[in-house]
Amino acid sequence: MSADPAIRRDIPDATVARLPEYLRALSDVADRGISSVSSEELAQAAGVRSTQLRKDLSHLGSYGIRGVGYEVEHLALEISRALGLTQDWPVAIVGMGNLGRALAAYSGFATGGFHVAAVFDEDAALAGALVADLPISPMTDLALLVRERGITIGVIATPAASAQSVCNALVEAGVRSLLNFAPLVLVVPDDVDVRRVDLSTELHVLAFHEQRKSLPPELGVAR
Amino acid sequence: MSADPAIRRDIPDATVARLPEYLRALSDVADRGISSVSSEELAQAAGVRSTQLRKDLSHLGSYGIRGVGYEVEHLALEISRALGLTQDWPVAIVGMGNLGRALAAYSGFATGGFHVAAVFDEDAALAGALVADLPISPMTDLALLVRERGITIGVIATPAASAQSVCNALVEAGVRSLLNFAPLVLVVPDDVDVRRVDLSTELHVLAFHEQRKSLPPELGVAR
DNA sequence: CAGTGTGAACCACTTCACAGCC
DNA sequence: GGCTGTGAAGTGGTTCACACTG
Repeated sequence: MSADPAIRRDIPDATVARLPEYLRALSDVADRGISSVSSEELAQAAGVRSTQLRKDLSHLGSYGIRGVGYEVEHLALEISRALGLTQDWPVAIVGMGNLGRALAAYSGFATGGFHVAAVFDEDAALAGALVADLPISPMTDLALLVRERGITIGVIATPAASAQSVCNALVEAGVRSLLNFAPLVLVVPDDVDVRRVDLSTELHVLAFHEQRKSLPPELGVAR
Repeated sequence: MSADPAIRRDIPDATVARLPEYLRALSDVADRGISSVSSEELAQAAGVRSTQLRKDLSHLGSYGIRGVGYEVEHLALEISRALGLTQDWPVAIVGMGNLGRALAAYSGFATGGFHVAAVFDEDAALAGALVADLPISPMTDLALLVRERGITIGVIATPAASAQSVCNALVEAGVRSLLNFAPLVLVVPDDVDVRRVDLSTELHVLAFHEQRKSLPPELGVAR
């Protein structure tokens, strides 16, 4: 029997991408003092359809009560467990420009599952300066601090020009999950996961849709 | 005949999401003084497979030369045109905390297609302070400035608590494309596009994969 | 020939419809 | 009775295989 809820197998990527949103929606609901929600209500708060939500949750297990809904606390715990948020992940941020500082100060790190364990900058002159109560470390200390503090997730907030070498240093030090804010595609070994966040990509996509809206209403394209 | 290249019909969302990356890869290639690339080379630079790239480009038109490849300048122009980057979009940023300031200073705005036309903050005490050479405006001026400066794209960089009301103000003023950095799902009319960027979602997804890696090699899940 | 452009096959994800259960 | 959980159908996107052409 694989009744052990800790044994999770092949959750679709699309589902994983939505679980954080469900978690956030649940925390909203909990803040309003509600202890049980239907898939319909929760889906609304998360911006998806209720069938989508139920199908997604079915990949984790059967945590709802038929005819009633989901127990808020319990579901939140199960999603946290599935995402691996029952432990606290130490994160390193490299690049202390405007963005890096904003990220270091970001409260999202504090709430649930993550903390900034070290911050770095290639400019050795910045070493020692405090950012969000942490001293900026020089890149030469990277391998040491990654090991000492058990860092497994790295955030790259450097200019594009140095992003690949920073990435190499992180991977070399043993980091296998990266969040890349630099506008380029990083080359990494197969066992390293990279997620990219690119403001300019997002703006481009918006521009595309905006352009569509301002075009004369061409036949066929009904929107 | 719809030979007019300006007439673009139903480009898949997934393709639109990749076009910005192709544009960036092309600009890299151009910087290296290369004037013609094959789909294979360009795909590598963009982190996709060459068949994917060719299929994507086929939605825009037939801009390659069989047996040769793509003319860099020309392809870049056609992608820019498809994305609507041949005009300059004025953007408003609301919320001048750490993130908002970082975004205002972000050079990605300057390069190609966008410029920061106004910045706002709900804290009236900040009004007049300069951020990236622009004075912070109070929210009461929003409707006026949006109209005067032709702003069609809004960036929300406020805390979650005020994001929905800021969103309402932007929509009310006529903005129909939004980039939301606040951790919540905004409620908007059907004709408004919202894209969300959420750091904590990205971290959660990384944590999920990281957890997978550190689990004992369960049968079946080969990664 | 070398490399593009594309119908066809395949695959992943979403939505539907409803059986199952509290 | 009402809402969850899920096989089945539908949809959109990716990959393949190859015809086509400069």
